[in-house]
This record gives sequence, structure tokens and C-alpha cells, in this order.
Amino acid sequence: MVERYAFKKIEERWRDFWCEQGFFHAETSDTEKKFYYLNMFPYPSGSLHVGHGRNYIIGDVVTRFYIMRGYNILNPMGWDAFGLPAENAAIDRKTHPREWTLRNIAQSKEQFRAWGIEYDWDREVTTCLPDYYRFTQWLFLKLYEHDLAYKKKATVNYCPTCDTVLANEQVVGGVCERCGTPPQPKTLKQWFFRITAYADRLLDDLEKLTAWPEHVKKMQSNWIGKSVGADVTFHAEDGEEIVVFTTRPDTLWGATFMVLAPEHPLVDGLTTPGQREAVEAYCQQASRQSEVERVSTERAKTGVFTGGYAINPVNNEKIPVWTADYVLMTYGTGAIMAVPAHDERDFAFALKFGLPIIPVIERPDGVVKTYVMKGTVQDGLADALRAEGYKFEAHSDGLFVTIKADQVDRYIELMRAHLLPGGWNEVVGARFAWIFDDGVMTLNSVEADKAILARCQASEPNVKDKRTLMEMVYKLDFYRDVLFHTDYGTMLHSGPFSGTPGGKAQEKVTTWLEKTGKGCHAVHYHLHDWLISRQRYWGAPIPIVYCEKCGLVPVPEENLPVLLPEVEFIGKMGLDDIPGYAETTCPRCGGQAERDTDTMDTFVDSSWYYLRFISPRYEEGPFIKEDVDRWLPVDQYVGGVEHAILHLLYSRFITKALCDMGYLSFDEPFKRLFTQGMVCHRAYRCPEHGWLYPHEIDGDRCPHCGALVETTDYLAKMSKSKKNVVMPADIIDRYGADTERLYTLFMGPPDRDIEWSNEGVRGAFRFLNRVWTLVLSQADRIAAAPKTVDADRLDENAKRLWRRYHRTVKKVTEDIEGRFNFNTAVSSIMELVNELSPYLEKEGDDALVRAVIEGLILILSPFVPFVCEEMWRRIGHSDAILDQSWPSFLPNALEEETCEIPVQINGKLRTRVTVPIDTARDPDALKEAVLAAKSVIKWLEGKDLVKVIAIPEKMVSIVIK
RNA sequence: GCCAGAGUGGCGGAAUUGGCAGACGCGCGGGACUCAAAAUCCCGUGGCCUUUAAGGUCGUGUGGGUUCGACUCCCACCUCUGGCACCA
Repeated sequence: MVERYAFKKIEERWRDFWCEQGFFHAETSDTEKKFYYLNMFPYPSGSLHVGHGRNYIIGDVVTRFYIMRGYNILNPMGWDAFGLPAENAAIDRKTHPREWTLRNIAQSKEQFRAWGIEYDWDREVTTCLPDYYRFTQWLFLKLYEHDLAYKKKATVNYCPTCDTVLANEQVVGGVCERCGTPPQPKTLKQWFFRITAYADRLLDDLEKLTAWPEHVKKMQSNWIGKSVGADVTFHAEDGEEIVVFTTRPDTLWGATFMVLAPEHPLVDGLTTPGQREAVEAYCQQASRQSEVERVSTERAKTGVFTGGYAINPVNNEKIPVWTADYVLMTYGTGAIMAVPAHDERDFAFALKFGLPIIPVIERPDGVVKTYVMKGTVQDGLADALRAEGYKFEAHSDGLFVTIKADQVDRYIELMRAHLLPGGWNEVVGARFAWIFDDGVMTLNSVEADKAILARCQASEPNVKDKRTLMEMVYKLDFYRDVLFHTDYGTMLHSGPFSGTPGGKAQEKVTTWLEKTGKGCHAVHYHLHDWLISRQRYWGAPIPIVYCEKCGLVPVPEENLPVLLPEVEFIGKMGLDDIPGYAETTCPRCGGQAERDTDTMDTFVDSSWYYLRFISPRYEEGPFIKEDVDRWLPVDQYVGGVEHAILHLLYSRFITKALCDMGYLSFDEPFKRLFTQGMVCHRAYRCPEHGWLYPHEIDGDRCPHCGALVETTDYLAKMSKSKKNVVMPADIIDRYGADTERLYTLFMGPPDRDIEWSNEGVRGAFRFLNRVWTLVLSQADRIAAAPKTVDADRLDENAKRLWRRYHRTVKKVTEDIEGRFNFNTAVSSIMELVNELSPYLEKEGDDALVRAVIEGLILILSPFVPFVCEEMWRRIGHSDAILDQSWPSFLPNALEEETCEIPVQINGKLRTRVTVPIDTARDPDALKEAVLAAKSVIKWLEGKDLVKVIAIPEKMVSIVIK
């Protein structure tokens, strides 16, 4: 009987050992075999739960693995320590955000220690400390110096709950990323970083990031949102220019009205006295609404006619100018030309307000529809249509005909021959034509729309109330799907451009616009400049001074840091609430001046921290260029996918900016990116009393009211508010940190979200117990065993174990290094143990046992370092595991002598044949051997052999008849 | 609406290049040990149908297709998750 697996004692013993021995100390002067592994640094917002653990456990496994493989690995840790949550928590707890933050940092470090997760703590970086934010301010000054930081008055998103403005990227799904409040538009003078100057490079360079997950790149490219088209200048009647952006210059001839955003500066000037009241009411209402509210009204279009008109530069048509909130001031030029025939939104708007809709692009599918109303034609039409081969459906009230564009001319002739006097028939879709008894009219202009409609109204009182032809035909369901389309196609009714094919149309029109001075090529982005001013205390002060004489003056580098004022923290505050903070002297003239009282967005702090880790105590600058150039880009970056846009885009921008300024020689910060999934946990909720802790629940009932408890059927992210957090302390206390680590790694592929299961934890614990017992039971045998295995003298069983061992080493190595699949690495180690354990029960080869167990401990050690370190000593070693090199696998030890080949007959697996490995490798020999096998012959009797396919070492497939 | 990603036993998942589907773990069933329980160990465990061994058959969201062979490739669709969303 061996001693019990006393995980508490074991973990206590080794907890500080690795750090004390300096295994995790990285020497940045030594760049040979360097590896920079980086986890996104945490926000120290309280205690870390098992979900946070997943991220850092992965990092620790990889780090230990690379140490054993002889790499000089840098895996540093720091704290993203400024920001609102600290402030809000400090207000709640009546303390200072610094106190709260530093206490959480200490607590988190203690948690890392308990997990056995080691870092080079000499490189710790904390963004809220002056020795760090001093250089965040330096970064601001450099961006300012290079015209990449500027202050401007703009309409920005203001969160009333957080009492500060937000960057565009921090408005997620229309609400504040932090607190869920819809932000209000507010016009303020604020600092921006000119990230749009890098829009193209941020987009194009995504292609260089071959080791980034596709979906992250996709999200970034969507966020940047590049659209290519043209800016076109329209003129108001008084000559004022109205510039619109369009991605479809080929549809210009179909522009029948214009729409300006309610905030557009020209709205006021265009509004006529008669419309003023309505327009002002509409604009005011729009300005009060947040973007969410605008969108939430089911997208029913609203808008008001300004009374003003503009001239379409391509055909000199006079078109009305409207204002409507479906046009956003924040995109393009805040004004659009509306082409209702080829844009879904414009179509809906035109239909609602009775504006003309003129098709100017042919339908590529050429579908044309026409409805022949009963009583408008002579009786023989149906037979005539049939005789000509047209497809139609006959109903009691008429014929529903669907034809192709190239049949339209013949159809019109036929129709004219059958049309009764006073009636009409229209074709819609790829062609819009109205057939009257005395001629055919085409819907090719606003005038045509009016003229045709007038004729229809004259003969049909039912359509008297219709304002446009499109409105008239829209009431027939049969027509609806062909009335507008957004495809590219041949241009129609477009003056000299009519007939231009869809593929060339945009470019041809834009070039012509440019030549005639009516417009120009233009590109617009969804990405906006990064608003970095914040009106709250807990952030890096903006190092700018306003002097009455000298204006805006940057604080000289040598005066940094601009320190956060020491105050008693008593509630929500900004630096402007702190008496005396703003008062200063002008660095240029020495006169009286005022400081900028805003702080920087915390994403500025985290946009450069990966650079600081290389020389964290350097005081002459933020980093030493030569060292940073040698160590970056980061070889492997790991973090949550929630940073796919914000942090990762900002960091890429800052790196590129610093590169262009000459401070860096690389322009992408992270070579490989891995985004790990969340750890979720079932959450319980009483309809009456809200979220409940699992231990509170009484059977399946609420302890307060006895109501049936609801379980989340989706995977709920662990969060304090949902009371579904699993704390590492509980797991470590019951099973030890090694068990938590092993389970975390084993539970599923690390990039996927996963549900925490307490039963799964027990399984991991059981496995460690089995290994412990197994290893200790062999300790004496190992101590006495020879050191080298004589592979040639092993018997069958021993050989099988030897093969399994080498296969396991290979698998574990490849899974950590290449695939990041720790779950399959762990399961292959479990398989090895499953095979090892019965071998030990019989007489066996001592040297083999020794080699396999030693190897087992080594390959298991990155996953569960405590117990492995202990077992390593127990089998007679006095040196540390991290001093050992990672086991290698011998290719020839992987080889088997025979090979079992599955045999398929007519696609079904029927039998297996065991052949010598040499036979299995040669297709002809394999074919022959399989066809000669008894178990195969049985199937072939009396049948004709059609085909035999032999895949060496894989399988044989036989086709018979 | 658009763009990603996913869908495999009772559950988490495996199958890395088109080649034995369900590795490994959990759970469950049976057994051993025990006065008993826990722990531990052993055996079994996708469904259905025959069954003395054994075998047959269905089976990776649905429906088609390509192939000697499809979880894997192609087409269409359904569901879920995430991102963006009146982007002109």
C-alpha cells in the first residue's frame, strides 16, 4: 500500500520553488531561441474565477513546455489597472480606486501562486502607476507631434450612467459596453487619435496575419468597413453644393430625390418657410433620440420634405430634398442621392411618401411580369399566348404572365393586337412599359411617370389616389418581387451611358464624373477616429496645457508624468472637479495656464503594454528600441475574443504609428493570435427572487418562495451577478490546483466555450490519484532499474508499451506546439497510463518501466507541475523537472511489425486482415495478400471482381458484382 | 438583413490529408473488496434485429450529389452561437 496523494502538502512544498530557482526569469539580452508568449493582461477587478484560470493555465503549460525544450521564453504579466470599474467599486466601498486596485492585484498574484502559474514578476507592469502612465503620456505627445492626436468639437456618444464619453468601439449593439445604457449624442470638444489615417493599412495588413483566426480578421475588416464609390456634387437651387457619397454611381440617373441627415448643416438653408415648422420639429425629435431608439422603431421610414430642390448633375432633373433619420450624419457625407428603384431603403421611403421610382438598371435575371386583367382584352389572348409558348397562370380575374426580357417586344405586339379600346396592360421587371391601344409608353423619367399615371387614372377611377406608377403596381402581390433590385446590370434610361454593361458601369461613370467636375472617386470607412478623452478621475491625465498667450501647449517630455492629483476619493469625479488641479504655468511662456482635465481611455494604456515588458524598469523612455525589435512581434498572443475589435485594433494602430515614427522596426505587434473560449456554468433563477446560488436551491425550488427554479438552457458566462461563478479556492481546497489545471485543459478544445462540470473535476482527480499510486508503487523498482532500454530484446507486450510511449510523446509534443489542443494531449497520456498499468502487474522489463514512467512524469509536468515535481523526487531524482529536457520520440520505436487492414466490400466494412508491415506498404502486395485471405474469399465466392483499391497502411476496398 | 463559426451517444468531446465513427473522460449498469458505506479495482455501455459463438442493419442537424469509400468535398435547406446592422 503506497501513501495517499496528499495534494495539499505537495502543492505547499513546490509553490515557490520554480520562481525561486529562476526558471521563469527571461534574459532579454539573449535572443537565441527566444519565444515571447503573452496572455492579455487582466483587469484586476476582484477575485479570479476558474474561467479566468483557463487563459493563464494554458499559458503556463506552454511556458513550461518551451522551457523544457530549451527556449528562452518570456511570459510576463501585468495589470490593466486604470478605468471605470475601479472607480465605481471604490465609490461603493468608500475607498480610493488605487487602494481597491492594488489590493486586487495582490489577491490575484496570490491566486496565480496557488494555481502554480509562474511569471517573471520582475517584469510586472501596472498601468495605473506613474512609472507606466508617464509613458502612456509620452505616447500621446508623440501622436500629437505627428498630427495623429487632435482635439475637435464633435458629436460624440455620452454615457449618462458612466458620466463620460465613449469611443465608437465601446458602443456595442447600440449600448454602452460597460453598463448597457444607450449613449446620448452630445457635442463636445474632445481628443481623438487619427486611426482613420491607418484604415487602409489596418485592413490590408490583415492578410499578413496568417496565424490569426479568420473570424477575428473578418470582424476587424467589417469594423473598418471600407466602401469604394464616388462623391458626387449636387447643387441646391441657390447654388449651394450638396455632396453625396454613393457606391453606385451607375444608378445616378435614377436619383429621384435626395435625403439629408437631420443633423446635416444644409438642412436649415434648404428649408422653405412653409416647411420650416415641420422640419424643425422633426430634426429636434431626431436629435433627442439615441441611435438605438432610431433603429428600434421597426425601421418604418420617417422623414420630412424640406421644401427645397436640388439639381441632379447628370441629367439636370430638379429633385426634392428631404430630411430623414435613416441617413446618418456619421457615415459618408451625411447626405444621399436616393435611387428608389435600386436600393431597398430608398424604395421603402419613396413608396411611403409617393416619390417617383424610375428603374435605370436592367434586371440581370431578365424576369418580366405582366398581369392581364379580365375584360381589358379580346377573348382569344390566352390561346394566342399559349401558341407563342408563353408561360402563364390563368385565374378567374385574369392572366398572370411571366416572360423574359427578350420576349417583351413580341409580347407587346401580341398584346396590342388584343387590347380592347380604353384599356391598358403593363409589363414590369426587366422592362417597365405601359401598352395602350394607341401606343406604348416606357417608364424612363419622372415626366413619363406622371404622363402614364395620368392616362391610367383617366380610364380607371380605382387608381385615382395613387401618386406614382410604382405605387399603383405595388398593390398587386404578383409583381412585388420584380419591382426593385440592387444587382449590377446594364444601364437603362441613362442618357449616353444607356447600354453600359454592369461590370464596367461604375468605373466608366466615375471617370466621366471626374472629367466633367461633377464628382470624384471616393472611399469611406465605417471606422472613425478614436475618441480617447474621458471625464473621469481614474485614468492617465492628458498632458496638455492651455495658455492664453500660447494656446494649446503639450507638456514637455521631461516634465512627465503629469501626476494624478492625490485626493480623498468621495464619489464620481473628473479632474475638473478637483480644486487646483487645472492651475499651472505655461511650459512655453511661464504665464498662467490651465491643464486639460480629461484622462485617457484605458484602451490607450493597453495599446502599448506589450512593448514595456521587454525593459519594464527603463527610465529614459518607454522601451529600448533594439531590444524591442529583437523580441517582437509577440510570438504567441492569447486572450478572449471580446477584444477582437477594440484592443487588437488599437494595438495594431499604435504599433504602426510608432513604426512610422521610427521607434519600432515592425508594424504588426502580434504574430500569432489564439482566442480562448469562455468557461460557462449553469445559472439558476427564481422568477420572483432572481439569480440563486446552486447551493441555495432546495431541490428544484426557490428557498424564499418555493417557486420552481428556472435553469438557463444556454451556457451562461460565469459572472457574479448570475451567481454561477466557480471559485478556484473551492476546487483547490478539495482536489488541489493540479486537478483544476488538468480538468480545465481536458474539458474541451481551448478555443471553444465550455461548460464547467464538477463531475469532470472528479475524473481529473481520480486520474491523478491513479498516476500517483502507480508511480509510487514502482519507486523502488525504478531506482534499481537500468537506465537504457534495449528495444530489440523486448517481448511482445513490452514492445507494445514501448510503442505506445513513443506515440504518446509524439502526440503530446505536437498537440502543445502546433495545435494548441491540450484536451487530446491529456487524453493520450491517459491512454498511456491505461496501457502501462496492466503491464506493471506482471513481470516486465525494469528498464522499460523506468523509461516510461520517467517520460510520463516529464510529459505530464507542464499540465500538473506540482504532483510531477513530487513524483520526480520520489523516484530518486534530486534535480528539478524544468532542468530536464523534453522527451524525444524515436521514429523507429513508433513502427509496428504488422498492420491490421480493414477491408471494404462494396463500400461496407466486412472484415480485417492482418499483414506484415512491408506488405501493408506496397499496394500490389497488399492487394494480393488481402484477396488471398480466408475471411475475404468467403465474400468473393461466386462473384465477379470489378475493382480493387489498396491504400497502403490504410485499407483495401473491393468492388464485386 | 449581411458576415463568421458550430451542429457527432445520456453528457463533455475524439477522428490532424476523403480511408475502421464514437478515442479519452463523465454518467449509467453489473461485479469484487466491505458488517455497511465511501474510496478503489474489474467488466459492460450508440440504436434496432437475429443470436450458441458471432453476425446483420441503421447511425455524425435535414434533403440531394460526387466517390470504391463522406463527420470530412459540392449544392440546397434547418437550427444554434457570435459579430455587424437604415454603412448610402
